[in-house]
Amino acid sequence: MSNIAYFPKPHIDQRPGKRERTKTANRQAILDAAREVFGELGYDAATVRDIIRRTGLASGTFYNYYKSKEEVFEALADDGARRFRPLLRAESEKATDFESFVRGAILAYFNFVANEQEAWRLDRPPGEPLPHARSTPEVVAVFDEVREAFARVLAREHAPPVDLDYLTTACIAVAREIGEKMLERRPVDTQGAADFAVKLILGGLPALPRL
Amino acid sequence: MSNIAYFPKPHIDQRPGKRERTKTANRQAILDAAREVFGELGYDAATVRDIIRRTGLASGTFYNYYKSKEEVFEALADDGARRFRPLLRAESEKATDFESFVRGAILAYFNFVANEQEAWRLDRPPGEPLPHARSTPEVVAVFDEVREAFARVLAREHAPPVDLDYLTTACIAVAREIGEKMLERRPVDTQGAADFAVKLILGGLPALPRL
DNA sequence: CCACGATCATGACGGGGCGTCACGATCGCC
DNA sequence: GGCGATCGTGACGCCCCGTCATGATCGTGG
Repeated sequence: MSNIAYFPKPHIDQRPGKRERTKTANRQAILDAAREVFGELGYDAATVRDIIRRTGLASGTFYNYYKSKEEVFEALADDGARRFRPLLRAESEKATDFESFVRGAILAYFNFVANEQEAWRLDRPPGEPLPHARSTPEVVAVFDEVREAFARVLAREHAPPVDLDYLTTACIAVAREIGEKMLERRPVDTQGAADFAVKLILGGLPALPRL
Repeated sequence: MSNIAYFPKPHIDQRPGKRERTKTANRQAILDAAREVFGELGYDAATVRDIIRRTGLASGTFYNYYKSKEEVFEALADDGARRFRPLLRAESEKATDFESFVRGAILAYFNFVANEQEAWRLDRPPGEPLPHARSTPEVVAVFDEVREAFARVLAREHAPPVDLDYLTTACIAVAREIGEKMLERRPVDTQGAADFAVKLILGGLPALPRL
């Protein structure tokens, strides 16, 4: 009755069938190709066929996975947000107060975008920046998670109630834009940028680091 | 020798020739049509021919004035920035200190965008937001003007030197994003939004208005 | 081991927007 | 009033888009 010595089926046992595997492989290949193409040509100049050509697949195949260039871009943004979310959650769990959460979250975000840039935006033409994705599901989820974390940590330290929506919006705006400016400076100083953003949020102009 | 009673030329004397007049009229007509079309169809769905059709001009005429849909959009953004700049300058001139300038400038900006929205975004589909223009000449000029004003007013009150580029970036980011969120609320409360943004910039979280 | 059905890659095709260009009308000017 | 320059015009070729009929491949039940 022992089945240790026997391989009942000649093929190695991989959970997903081949069908399913090539499916996810193709989806990922298209995503990777899109990253490259957007990076090299810029979003506007990029073409569905530029993307699919790089995968070796046929043009029609693209539409089996995504409806349009816009959708594949949103999938890309979703992917980034999905990978960042665990980092954000970790910060919100280890944070003891509002300050430590904001500092941890912003630093984590700055390191994240710096790594992303380094990882696949190596060769970027000076041209137009990629569009911002605000409404994609995962990005909205990040927004919500920040607001929830704010609510939790502010309640814990009995802070007076403020307009959470505005606060979240403002903090994300500051992080996003300072983060972008940070990437244009050499060397990229995530610590310094985070310090500036955190101090602005926590104490406004008087608290800002001096030069 | 008196030429009071005589009209030496039968046509009324207007400074620019007819050539020049239809030129600026066409340029303006295209701009107005683009505003409408972007508002109704959204930026992505809009077509050069959608825009030019609304003016009654021929398709080729569009390209005598703008190179592409992108360029006409940038001209639109430039137009907005150009009309806002005097308001900003007025605030920077009447401001006595950093606080009064920030408050005046942000309130002016919020009132400006609220009016713009009311003026020509009456019928907007729930769809995607218009893209943001960061690099158009006039928009850059606004950025520079804010930074200059910051530098002036901070020097006047002997404030310690800070990272002006980051500060300007952060303030504009806050104003832009809070402004956008403000427009989604009914009724649109420019005073409340400005109060929030100003207090965040001047004093951070502890200074925020309480609910 | 085999056939049948389902799934999916393929690339050719029609549709449509883009940008150009040669033509003609209009304007400024002498 | 005539000439040259300027600019409106719309047809044209080009390219990209999204679809679809076809065939290949995989899973499955006999």
